[in-house]
Amino acid sequence: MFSKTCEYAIRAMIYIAQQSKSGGKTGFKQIAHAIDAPEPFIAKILQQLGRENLVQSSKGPHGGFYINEQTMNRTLADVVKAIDGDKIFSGCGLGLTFCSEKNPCPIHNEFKSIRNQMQQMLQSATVSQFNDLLDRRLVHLGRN
Amino acid sequence: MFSKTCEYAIRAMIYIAQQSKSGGKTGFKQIAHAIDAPEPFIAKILQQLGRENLVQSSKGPHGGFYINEQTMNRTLADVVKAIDGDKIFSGCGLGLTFCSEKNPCPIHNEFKSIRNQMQQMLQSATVSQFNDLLDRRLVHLGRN
DNA sequence: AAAATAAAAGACTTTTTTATCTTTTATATA
DNA sequence: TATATAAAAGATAAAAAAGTCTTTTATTTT
Repeated sequence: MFSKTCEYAIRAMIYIAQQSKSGGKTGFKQIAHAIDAPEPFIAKILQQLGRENLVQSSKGPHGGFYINEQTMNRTLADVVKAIDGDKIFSGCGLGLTFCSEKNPCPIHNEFKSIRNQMQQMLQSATVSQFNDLLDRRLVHLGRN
Repeated sequence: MFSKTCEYAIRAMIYIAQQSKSGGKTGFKQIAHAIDAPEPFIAKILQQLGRENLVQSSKGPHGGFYINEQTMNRTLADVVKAIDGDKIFSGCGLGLTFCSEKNPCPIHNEFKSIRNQMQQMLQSATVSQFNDLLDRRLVHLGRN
């Protein structure tokens, strides 16, 4: 569905959001550990997310990654678009470049509603909406 | 969504089904051309599909690939399972191996209905149901 | 200002996926 | 039975994705 990179990115965003709620910052090692992902790979992904302004960061002692007020309201769709692009929202299920409303592939119509629902779901899910569930350990991001 | 291999496989199946309707057989070169895919790669994929009994084939002169009566009713879900496995139907959207009903990832519930719909869609689409639309050139598999 | 801390950037390696090429096996037909 | 045809199998190559390592830059604290 999503690339591995994108899966890590979503998990990292959700974790950072939770940690940032009360103004905290988190290092990439801690993030990697929390979501059970390879440290240097997460470091790279956080750089990408930073360039897209999906995470904030500060260098030096007591530095780290965090998510500010506005960014809390960014959606999973934003994260997916930043990492995997929008092919999952608009691309053809059979990988045909020409496929469109006017020149459809066989499964074009069958796929349309699923793609739309996926988009709606991702667009309505903010990165911070899981904070509570995480706090209460009702959902999980790592191995636990 | 699907691997490239799987996309080619679905397109190939749909094409072969149409060609087989009236008892015809098709060589892998013709198939590759029709669905606009690399010849030797399609040859490999057809071998896989053959092993899973999703296509029939005969060697020698006037040989080729075809799809028999029963196989006409096989679904796109069968093809996807044969090539990509069932992670798209049952896997976690965030790639978490532990994720389940009891130990859910944050987006577990959000994803469930989409996955189910995808499965239903693929399970109810037979490889032969597009024959007519293809004949009437209302849908397309290649560049056209 | 110096030392320590932490992210950013860039180069590099490994693994997986995608694609290709060559040889073998099976079948039909002349 | 010999020849031609076409798929099966196996080995190899190229490209993309995933993952790692090293150096640089920025910031804080002493």
